[in-house]
Amino acid sequence: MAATTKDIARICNVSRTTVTRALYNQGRISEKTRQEVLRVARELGYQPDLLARSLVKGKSMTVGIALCDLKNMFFSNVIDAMEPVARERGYVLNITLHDNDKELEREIIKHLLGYKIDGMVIHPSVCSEEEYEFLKNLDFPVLVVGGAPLGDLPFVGNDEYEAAKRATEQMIRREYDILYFVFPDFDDPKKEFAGHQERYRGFAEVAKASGKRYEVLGNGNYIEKALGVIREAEQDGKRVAFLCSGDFYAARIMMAAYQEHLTAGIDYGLMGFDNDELMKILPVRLWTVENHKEEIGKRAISELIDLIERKKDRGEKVNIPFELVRGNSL
Amino acid sequence: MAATTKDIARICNVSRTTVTRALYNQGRISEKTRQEVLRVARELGYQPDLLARSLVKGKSMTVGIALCDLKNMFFSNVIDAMEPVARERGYVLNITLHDNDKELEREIIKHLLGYKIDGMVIHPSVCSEEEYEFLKNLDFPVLVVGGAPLGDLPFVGNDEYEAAKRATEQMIRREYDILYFVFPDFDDPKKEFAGHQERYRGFAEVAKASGKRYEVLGNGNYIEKALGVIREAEQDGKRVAFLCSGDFYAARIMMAAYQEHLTAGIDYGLMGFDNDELMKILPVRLWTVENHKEEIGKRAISELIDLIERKKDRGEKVNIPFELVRGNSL
DNA sequence: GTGAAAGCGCTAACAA
DNA sequence: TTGTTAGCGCTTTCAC
Repeated sequence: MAATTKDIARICNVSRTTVTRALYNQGRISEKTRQEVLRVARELGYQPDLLARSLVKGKSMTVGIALCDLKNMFFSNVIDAMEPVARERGYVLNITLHDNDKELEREIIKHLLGYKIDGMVIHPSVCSEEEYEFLKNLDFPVLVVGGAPLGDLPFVGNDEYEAAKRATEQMIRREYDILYFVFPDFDDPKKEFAGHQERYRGFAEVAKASGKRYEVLGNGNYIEKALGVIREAEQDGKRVAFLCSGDFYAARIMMAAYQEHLTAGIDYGLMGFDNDELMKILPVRLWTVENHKEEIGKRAISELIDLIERKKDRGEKVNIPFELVRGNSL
Repeated sequence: MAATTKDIARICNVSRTTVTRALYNQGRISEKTRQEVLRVARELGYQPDLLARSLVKGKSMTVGIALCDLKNMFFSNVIDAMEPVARERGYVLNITLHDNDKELEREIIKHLLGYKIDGMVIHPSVCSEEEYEFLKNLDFPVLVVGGAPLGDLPFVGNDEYEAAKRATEQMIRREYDILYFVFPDFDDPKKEFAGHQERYRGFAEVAKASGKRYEVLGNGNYIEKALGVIREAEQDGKRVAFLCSGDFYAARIMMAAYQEHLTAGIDYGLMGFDNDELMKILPVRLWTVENHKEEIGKRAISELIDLIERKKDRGEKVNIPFELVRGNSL
């Protein structure tokens, strides 16, 4: 059984108040009793009951996290970065996954509410007015992470729209004739989406303005299709480039093409997103976009805690700067 | 402000006890008052304060998770699988990371203790008698996940030793002359280790018994070294194979060799571990070991909750079956 | 069927 | 410098 202040008080022959005072060295207390209390506390391995404290303080030192899933490296990296910062500031992370299911998300948040979380980091399942209203009306700070901002809720992530624009401009600079945007799950509502949509917007805008032909490779069979596109372009004497909304897709295209002796950066252009470490294995260095996931995680959690602790009274939208990473694939 | 049973009681003109009875439909209560209470509760959007409940019940419906980090796909996949099961059973996950730092791990666990977690899933930073004693003496169930079992603590993971043996046997069946075990972080104490060590044990045992030459590629520069080894073996008319403690290492070797026109499965043998989905991009299908991370996650959390709820009174060691995945790289 | 009272472990206001 | 009291929101026991 864990020791309580009551136990310490009894042993030291003082009141529980005195114990508290000794433990947190506040108020007037004689050095002697303080030392004694501290000694006994240590001896019993006293650990304050944070739940009891939360109850009386009305603050749980807990942050809820609600994301779609952790299969995605992006979010696991973000959480990995958030945890040390949260701990440093005395908070613990309650992690829940909604799998992009709107109903489930509501349920989860209700559950977190029960735990009296002080704030929440969320990657919303949907981007709707209704969702915004719902989150807005929760009675603690809510911060949106990754994907796209939602209304005027505080946000930390990349400006995916801008990133895609820059990426597309880069492709155009290399004078490709046809531009493709690759996102195989374009039609899958279960997939994390907001960010990809933003990317598509940026891509489409720049591509359109350039007057070049541009299209989407948006369903499952993108690899075969990409190969077909490359060959066709070759026959027509055109140059084609792919902007993939995720390095993995780019990698698959690169490798499939490679085996047909079509080399990225020579026979076609290729660019990814996310700067996945695993892409080190590729035969041609991939042009990609570094999003600084660790920065996003750290910043997101500290912004949220600032809001919780009212070091800031209004949340803002923070775009963590992205970077185009040079490769040889364009 | 969140509504409490007190509020509901006042509005309904009943006692708080009656409110509880209505909400959880227990004890004798008239249908009429029950409906009325339920109605008001719904109206106020009543959510029970789980912290208060925990305090009185002595049970927080919270499970602590203590892992090294989430950069590793293994653990993020494990957590991803744990979360839905935990939620289903009414538990929430408090996630903390110890970065394989023993001191930090202690600190973190103390912190979790304060939150009165009902149990803990841990991947210990070290495998020592001392660590075992420490975990054993915590006054709630502790389950070890992944890596290697620790003493008689309940465990869910793979039998990495056995897996490595099977993998090595497979290599031997293909009649390689020299066997390498590749784990670049062999000497880095900061790296997750227990599992890799088990793998090495299994590898060494089988390799030794075979009478073949076997070695470790254990520091940073493994790619260059591997290439050297392949070329050298070629000159000596020997066949060499690598068992990599992680698909990523295997992938890097495969790709580096590929560019020198050395093909896995032809010029040398290669086998990985973990069946990383990303390895789909490789030009030669990698022989690897599927560890069923989702199974591990699901099983780990439900074992732990069983222990918490005393559906089982003694934890056991559960080895989730692994599987050799055929490829063309041997 | 319903309610009163006690108590989980802690903190905070007020006394002494 | 120390102690008493009340109360956070909930559940539980016992009495009516």
